[in-house]
Amino acid sequence: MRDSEVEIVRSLPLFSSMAEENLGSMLAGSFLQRFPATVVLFAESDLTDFLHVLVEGQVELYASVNNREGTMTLIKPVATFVLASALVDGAYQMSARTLETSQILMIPAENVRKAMRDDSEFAQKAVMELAACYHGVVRAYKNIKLRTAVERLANYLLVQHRRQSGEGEITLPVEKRTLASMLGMTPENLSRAFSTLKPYGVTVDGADIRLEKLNDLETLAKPSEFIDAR
Amino acid sequence: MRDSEVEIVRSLPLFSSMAEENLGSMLAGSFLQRFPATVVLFAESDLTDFLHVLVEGQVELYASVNNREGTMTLIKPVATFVLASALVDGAYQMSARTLETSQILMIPAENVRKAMRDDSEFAQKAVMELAACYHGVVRAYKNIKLRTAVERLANYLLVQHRRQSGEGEITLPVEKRTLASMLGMTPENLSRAFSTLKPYGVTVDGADIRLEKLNDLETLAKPSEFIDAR
DNA sequence: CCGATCATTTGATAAATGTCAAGCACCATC
DNA sequence: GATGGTGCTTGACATTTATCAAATGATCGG
Repeated sequence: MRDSEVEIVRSLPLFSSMAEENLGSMLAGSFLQRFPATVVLFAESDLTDFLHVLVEGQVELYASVNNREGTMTLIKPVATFVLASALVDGAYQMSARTLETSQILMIPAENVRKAMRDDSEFAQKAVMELAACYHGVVRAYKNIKLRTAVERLANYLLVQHRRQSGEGEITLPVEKRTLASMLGMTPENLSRAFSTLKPYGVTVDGADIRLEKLNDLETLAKPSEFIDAR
Repeated sequence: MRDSEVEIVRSLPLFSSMAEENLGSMLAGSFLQRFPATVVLFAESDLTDFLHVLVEGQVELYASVNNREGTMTLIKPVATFVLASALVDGAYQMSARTLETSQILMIPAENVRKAMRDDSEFAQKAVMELAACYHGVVRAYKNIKLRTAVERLANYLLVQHRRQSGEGEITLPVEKRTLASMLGMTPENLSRAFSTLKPYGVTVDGADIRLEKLNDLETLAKPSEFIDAR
């Protein structure tokens, strides 16, 4: 592993306060790998070999039951994923695939578990990271359980608007079918949800969305601090 | 706090390997409190004052949006709840209320965070517990996102059957309206879901359910190791 | 530029789920 | 045993969401 790669790892809160020597031994046996788009990285039933760090590209965590499939979450660089699975030494519980060409740093799960035992600073950070992940899924669970499809879309648009701060303009960061799956609906239904939002000032041009009546949209969406990400 | 109460705490995996002195100082300022049924313990927006240990009774964690309300999970003794919130020092993120008369041990969240810093054994256990909670919500999320109401009920019945091992007979551990909320549907819809399952050998007599065609029910339910609790 | 492929949209329809209202059953209390 | 409350069920209906099919639009390699 190159120094620049170690720097990337070090920049993540999870690893920031780890003792130099522990970081080094954890990264021994780690490697950076390049994947093309649409590649399945692992299935939910696979045993967790690696903690993953997405360095570049985009990854989708998803789950399947029968023939149905649903997006659990999308990972953007730079971020770790499947930390919980790596720590407990069991199955991944979710499947993963690349959405774009991606670079992923693979850290042997065994090393991560050893680091947790040896480095108490790291254990602390792991606790905080896991707690944040937990609340993240709780939010997603509330979202799908307590809101209609149109409300989920409206709130998604508002969150994106806040993040992109584009003054009434946002660009969807993923294909619409992926967005549909993330929001728990079919692509057809997403398309109709956009139509439903037209009276609330939402106009669609491909991946470019204009929000011209933010107040009206908020009235419909009724965003909640305890569901919608900051 | 009495010795018997300390014993209860000690019996939980989370606290089992904690140093005696750290356990003692964590429990300083803790107290056992008795609540009647239907009492709200905290709201999702409240700051997390306490890690809770349900010693007796039953507690519902729920969330509300607008006027809608949904059960997140049910807690049975002996178990801790809101560990993640206690560790991060923020809002509870979920509301809680007693379903029955309950005894709850309240441990100041500050003490828990201190214990995590001071006792590395405890930090390890907290990591494992949080990872388990995380996967628990992930399961719930998959369940609601990828299954229909009838499938969720069918799988719930099969899980209960496994747990109660009643040879084709189970007793619902909660009121049907609570079950409905937990399974993400209205009471009316739950009632109809039971009717739908009649051809699959499910007969209902109040809280007593008979499952007479387990194979047929499994064929419908298509249980999954990665959704349904053991 | 052409053709092929894929994503998206639209329409028609079906299935799933929620809402409202009424009735029933059970239980507690008087 | 009457009374009232509560939870559950059922029916009628509305809404939401999914499915299937087809049309449209975008993209990419040749």
